[in-house]
Order: sequence, then C-alpha cells, then structure tokens
Amino acid sequence: MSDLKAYIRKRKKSDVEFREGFEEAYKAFKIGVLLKEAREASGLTQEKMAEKLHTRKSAISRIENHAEDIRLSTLEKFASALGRSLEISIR
Amino acid sequence: MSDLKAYIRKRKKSDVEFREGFEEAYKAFKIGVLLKEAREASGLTQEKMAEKLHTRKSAISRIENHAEDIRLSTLEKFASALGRSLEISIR
DNA sequence: AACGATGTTCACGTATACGTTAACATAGTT
DNA sequence: AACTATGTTAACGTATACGTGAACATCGTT
Repeated sequence: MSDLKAYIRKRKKSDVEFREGFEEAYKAFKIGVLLKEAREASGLTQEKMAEKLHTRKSAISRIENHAEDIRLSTLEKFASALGRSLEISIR
Repeated sequence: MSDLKAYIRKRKKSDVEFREGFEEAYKAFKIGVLLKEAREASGLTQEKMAEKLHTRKSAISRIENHAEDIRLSTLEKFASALGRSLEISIR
C-alpha cells in the first residue's frame, strides 16, 4: 500500500516535471517562432540575417530554436536588425 | 522619477560616454524599472524576492539595474515568482 | 543524379550572466 | 549615536550564451 502511495507521489512528481518542462519548451518555441516570422516577414534568409548581425547562419538558427535562453540584448539586436522594436510587458 | 534623475546624474560622469551609451542604457533602465515596479507592486523587498527565486538580494539588485543583459529565462523566472506573465512582441 | 539554397546540429574557444559573500550607503527608528 | 531595513557595488568561481567552422539534412531546379 505504501508502495502504491510512493508510486503515485513519484508519478505526480514526474507529471509536474513534465508539465514544467513542456511549458518552458513551449515558451521557447513561441519566442523562436516570433523571431522566425519576423525575419521571414522581412524576406530574409538566415544567412542574410546573419550578415546584418555580423554573425553566421548557424547562430541565427540557434537563436530561433533555443530562444528562451537568449539574452535580452540579443533579442534587441535581432529586432533592431529588422528595423523593428521590442515590446516587453509584465501582465 | 527621482530615480531617473539620479541615474542620469550618475551617467553624466562622462558626457561622451553618456551620449554614446544612452540608448542602450535607457532600454536597460526601462526594463529594470519595469521589474522593480512589478516587484514593489507585490509588496516585496529585494530580499523577499531573492527568497522566492532561491538566490540573494544582490542578484535581484543586479537584475533590476542591468536588465538589458539578463537572459529571457531569468526574466521569465522573475515574472513567474510574482505570479505574473511576460508579454513579448515585435512591432 | 547532381547541384545550389536554406536550415540544422555539433564541437570548441571566448565572453558574459548568474550565485555568492562581503563591504558599503542611506534612509528611518529607538 | 547606534541599530535595523533596504538596496548597491565589487570580486570571484561557475554556468551558459555566443562566435565560429564543419558536417549533414531537405528541399526545389537543372
């Protein structure tokens, strides 16, 4: 019986971890898509974008695919390179 | 608003550096103030905020005063600790 | 099939954000 | 004045984002 409780506890814990991990990954996904859409809306390839930011296309790919862990300054540069501006608020 | 005056007074140590770095510094200032106001709106001191984020008050101070170069994940944690959410858009 | 354009992933070195401690500043209180 | 609460700054070690080059995967085109 205590085995069952332990199992349930463990199961719930893993569910929480899964959900938290999922939400974090989803946020990264959202921001990455935001950046990708902004770039494509300007008709730029990752390579052209890389030139504007004085870096390489691999870096652009990484930014768009791991956007949760980029710096705000990087996000700012990305937007500026597209002639656009960031809007950040806390709701 | 006296915060802004103190900030500018501080930045005026060198007018040249002040002008050159103003835009970037001002963005950091804006985000820092955003975070600080969000924290104070929840009635938290930097020390209480530090407890929620499992870190120290000095880290909170640094976040609020050098906010341009923090990671998105850090910004996310800050908002989550206040039970709030980030809104990021590119305009 | 071969090719070019575009995007992804990996590995490695460098730059820098973050965690922590300590010292210091500045209010307000006793 | 001494004390308390709050916030700032500097220094140091660690974690990780970033710059870079190379290899690879998918496309559509010839």
